[in-house]
Amino acid sequence: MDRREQIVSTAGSLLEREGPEGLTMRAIANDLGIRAPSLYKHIANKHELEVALVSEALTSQAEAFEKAATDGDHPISAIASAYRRWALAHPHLYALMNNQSLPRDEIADGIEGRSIAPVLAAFGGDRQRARAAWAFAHGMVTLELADRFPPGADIDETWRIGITSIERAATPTEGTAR
Amino acid sequence: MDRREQIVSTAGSLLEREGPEGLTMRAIANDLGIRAPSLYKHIANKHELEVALVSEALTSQAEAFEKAATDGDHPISAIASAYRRWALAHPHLYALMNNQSLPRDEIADGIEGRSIAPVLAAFGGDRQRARAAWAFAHGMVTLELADRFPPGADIDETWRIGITSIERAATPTEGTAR
DNA sequence: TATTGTGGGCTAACAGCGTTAGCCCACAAT
DNA sequence: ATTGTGGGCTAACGCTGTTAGCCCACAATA
Repeated sequence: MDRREQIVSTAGSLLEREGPEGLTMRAIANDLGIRAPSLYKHIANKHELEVALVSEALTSQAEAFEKAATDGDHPISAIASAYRRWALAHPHLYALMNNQSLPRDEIADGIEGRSIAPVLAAFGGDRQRARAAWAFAHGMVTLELADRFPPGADIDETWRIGITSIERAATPTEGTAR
Repeated sequence: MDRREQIVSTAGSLLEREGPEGLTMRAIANDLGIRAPSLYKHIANKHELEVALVSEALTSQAEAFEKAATDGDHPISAIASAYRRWALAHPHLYALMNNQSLPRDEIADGIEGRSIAPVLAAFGGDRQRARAAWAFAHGMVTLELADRFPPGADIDETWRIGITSIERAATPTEGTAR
């Protein structure tokens, strides 16, 4: 593991441990036993560091989805609960990768697609329903992380309702209007 | 309009005009023709200012939903499109109110409930489906604002699929299992 | 073996951030 | 006439990301 990887890894731990305000160049350097300016011998700036963290996160998410897609008899709900579990396990990383626009031209090709592929496959390639399910899952997770649901809300049940209804939705080509 | 209201209003304009990085105490003061420390004669700190902006935003959103709920023959889709329109019209304000946890004990009582009420009413008081629809809408909007959908994605169609399927979902008490 | 790169540390410093301390002036009330 | 106070001001603090410039250890080359 070269110095750059060490920096990204330290930054990741720091982010999850202290939250976004704790992720400062001086804190990262301190955890590595060096001074902040030395970091710039290995990375261009903080933005590049965040992009690296987002790339790692997307890959980790993709791996979780791929595993979930194969290990159950109901891939859609398995992926949905993997989505929720991943986000709750890495809340600050989740926020970092979703609260601002994805820097597509700065992350490696294929990373974004890989994280989406299992969802798309679970919906039999139906992009529209896959996207709707993705939006629902993303909304559920951010509302839960932001503590926007009232105390006592049955979040599991809301997940079930949302996912099953999108799963059963008519696809454009075989609509009820036919 | 007293000075405090002027400050909040100036901050709101500045946020929408320049984005979150542009919302600095010095910039707000500058727009008002005074110096940053003078702001503290009227507000305690920046956090309080952000809370005031979030309160205003929730109220404005509630008004938009209330209007939408009454003016169409299909309240659910009317509210859904009002939700999307509001968010796209105030993207930075939308992020400010949703990207971190809502400071419930700092905003006036009833504000949060008012913004939720029209959605709940449109679903006939079914909290679970209302919540699922809310999560879907929130997810759709944040993904759109964060530019996470691939270019050319038919976002209107995804909205239609998501909203109609949640609308038609079985409620727990009248489920298909009966 | 002597020299020269160079990778990777360091300190000092800058501009911008939110915020505090302390001063001062205009104006209203006693 | 005096006193309080609302609402400005400057100076400054500690924090942030970042740059400039220095220096040392070590590898490669003449």
